Order: sequence, then structure tokens, then C-alpha cells
Amino acid sequence: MEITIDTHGEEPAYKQLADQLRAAITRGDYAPGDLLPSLKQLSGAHGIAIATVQHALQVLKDEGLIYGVSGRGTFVRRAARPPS
Amino acid sequence: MEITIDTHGEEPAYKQLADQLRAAITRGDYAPGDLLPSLKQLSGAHGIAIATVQHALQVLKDEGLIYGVSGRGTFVRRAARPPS
DNA sequence: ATGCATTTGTTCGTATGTATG
DNA sequence: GCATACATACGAACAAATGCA
Repeated sequence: MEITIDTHGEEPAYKQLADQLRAAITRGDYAPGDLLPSLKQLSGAHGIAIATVQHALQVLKDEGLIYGVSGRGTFVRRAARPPS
Repeated sequence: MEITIDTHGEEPAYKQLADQLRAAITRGDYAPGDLLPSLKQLSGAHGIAIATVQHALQVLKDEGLIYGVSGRGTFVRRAARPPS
């Protein structure tokens, strides 16, 4: 599935990205332990600033879905999809 | 009481500001419903960037201590000091 | 009511520090 | 040492909401 950011939409870009990344993780597009695209990749791929990407990722970090590791990247938590 | 930010300290500026504002609110320096100093005031008063002030305020918003209103300012929540 | 000033919200660009490999 | 990547910080800009004249 694809992540698309509508810069002219009503929802802020960071929220769109956070929502879509959350959906992708929940769907299993990114499995627990998986490495997410880098800030630079997300930034370049969707035409939004690194700070905005970081804002989106910060939301998911606060939710406990992902975590960042300096020098390595951003990963999906093992507890991202607790057994329903 | 005074808020002082040590730019050369080990703790990041946004965390220092968040901690000290949280303490001030908990202490009652800012009562529930009170208006906090504006971003510009906090920025100028402590010699830190507006973005850094917002980062600090975002922490307290996430904690549910304060909330912002466009065009008016940032307020202390009524539930800021739930009865222990 | 129209406009202006203030303030928050959001976004972008950039730079530096730190940690990893 | 070097490349990659996150964390922090600064500066700047525009939009939207609010209040007031």
C-alpha cells in the first residue's frame, strides 16, 4: 500500500504521515522489529521536511508503536501488534 | 520563583523548561485557568528559540497539564492538580 | 465590518551533537 | 576516520483563531 501526503489537505502533513504509518504498521506492512525508512527517505519520498517527518514519528513513539536508535534507524516495536 | 535555563547544561533546554514549568504549575505559581507567558515571551525571556519553547510546551500538553488556544495563548488545565 | 496586532499551530530549512557500524 | 541516523536547536515563514479598535 502506498503512503500519500496531501499537502493541501485539511489534515496536517505530520498527522497524515503518522496516521498512514500507524495503519501500515497495524496492517503488518512493517512487521515488529522492522526498520522504517529513514527521516531523509520519508522526507524526500513525500516532499515534506525532516522536522515534519520527525514530528510524525514522535507521535508514534509517544504511542509506543516505534522507537528510534541513534545511528541505526527507527524500528517497529515488538509490542506493536498485541494479540487481540 | 524563577525559571533558569542552562544552555550549556547536560539536560536539553526544552526539557529544562518543561520541568521547570511543570514544577511551577504543580507549585501553584500558575493556577488552573491561568494564561502562561506567550511563546515569544518565554523565548525572549530565556534566550531560547520559539521552536524549543514549543517543544517544551508540547511535552506538558502531552501530559495534559496545559492546552493551547490559537489567537489567545496557552492555559493551565483545570485538572492540572488532581486531588491526591 | 474591516482591518490590525497578538498568539498558537504548522511547516520548512539548516546546523550541531551524539551514537552506531 | 567516515557514513548514516537520530536528537536537539535555531531561524524563518505562513495560516488560522482571537480580540480589539
